[in-house]
Amino acid sequence: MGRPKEFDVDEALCAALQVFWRHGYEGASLTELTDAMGITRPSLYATYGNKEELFRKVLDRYEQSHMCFVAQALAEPSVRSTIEKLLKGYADVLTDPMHPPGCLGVNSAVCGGEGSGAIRQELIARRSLSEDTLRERLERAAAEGELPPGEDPADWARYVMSVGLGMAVKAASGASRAELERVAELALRALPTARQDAKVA
Amino acid sequence: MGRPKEFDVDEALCAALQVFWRHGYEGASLTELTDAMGITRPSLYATYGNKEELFRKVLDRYEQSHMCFVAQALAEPSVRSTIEKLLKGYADVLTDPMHPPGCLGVNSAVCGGEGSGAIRQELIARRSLSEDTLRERLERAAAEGELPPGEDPADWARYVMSVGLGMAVKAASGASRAELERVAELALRALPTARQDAKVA
DNA sequence: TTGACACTATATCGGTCGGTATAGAATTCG
DNA sequence: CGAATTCTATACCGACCGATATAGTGTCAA
Repeated sequence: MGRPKEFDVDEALCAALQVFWRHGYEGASLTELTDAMGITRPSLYATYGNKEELFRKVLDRYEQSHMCFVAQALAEPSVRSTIEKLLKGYADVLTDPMHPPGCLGVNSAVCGGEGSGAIRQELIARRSLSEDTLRERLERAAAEGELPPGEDPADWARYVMSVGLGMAVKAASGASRAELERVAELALRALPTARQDAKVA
Repeated sequence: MGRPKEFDVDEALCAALQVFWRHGYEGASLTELTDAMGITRPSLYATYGNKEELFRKVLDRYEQSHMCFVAQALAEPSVRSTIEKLLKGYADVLTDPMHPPGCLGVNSAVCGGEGSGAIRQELIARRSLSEDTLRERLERAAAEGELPPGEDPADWARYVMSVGLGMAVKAASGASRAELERVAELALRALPTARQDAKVA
């Protein structure tokens, strides 16, 4: 009962995603958000709670829609193809002209230093979770003998994440897709090759 | 003639550096800055111009004092030792307990999205300059035959910068020095080895 | 029709932002 | 001394921040 909403909740969320992506969490003002979403300020608060909760909902949507390639990459048969799909897919998203350059999470992360509050911790936790997922995939590979003994899956997961984060910063600075793909290719060269594998074994 | 300053200009600049490092450019408020510097707001404007100019002076000091290892690394004899000193030295600074974690430039960079203004462009330009310097060092190595033919110095410089930027983000997220050193070690594995070099040649 | 209800619109809240005008205090010159 | 100069201190500027109170508007059930 009562008066129905005059806007599409999901569509407005998508508009908010674009604004947060472009300006980061703190850089996106409520005025910008409501303008882009086509709703008024009280509507935003009634529907999404507040700026923080809106951003969390945006983050969820971002991971589900734009980061869906991650799950596909983790399902790849080999470590190499997994990491390759991961970094190449990331390069694609970071430079997709349909969206602002860079990564929503990274664009919103660094700002505010260390005492800034809950959103910063939330982003750190989400990145940590992503790294854990990759590490578990690599641990499985190690258990199956694909990773040479002595190679630490945690180290490799951290390395891949670092390269990805660096690519995100470079994308936000204007790097092209081709440039980021070259970064991904060079990053892949660090992986132990079959020859090196045999040499160690 | 006139009344002398009651504070040390360089010392106050150093205090401002700490604040900007911890909170980023936009995250550092004038109140925080003046409190840390031990001066009043009009003194800050009379001495350093405004917040932007103060930050530029801080950036200069940061590069000269905390990034001095870069010049040493570029003077290393080999490509490998250059990149190793570069990444290891960066890991050191990023996790030095004497300073806030992460990189002043990166902590101040991503925030504000893409339209944020002059400071953002300044930081992008400085990073681009750093990458150019590294690329020139690698071009020299390539000309001397240290880099195998077919290897693009620009690609390698971009790759090293990306790894460094990623390390900076991870450091700001709480990564330890040991973790970043492991990232640097794995990143170094991407470098062409003597064996691969010989194989190509 | 008539409430009850949920949405929208306007105007505004206290707080903080970067930046300054103004007045008082301290030093060097003539 | 007194005038000129340069610093410091207080108080304040308009603008914007995130968040809301209040009033008006549309839609349902009874």
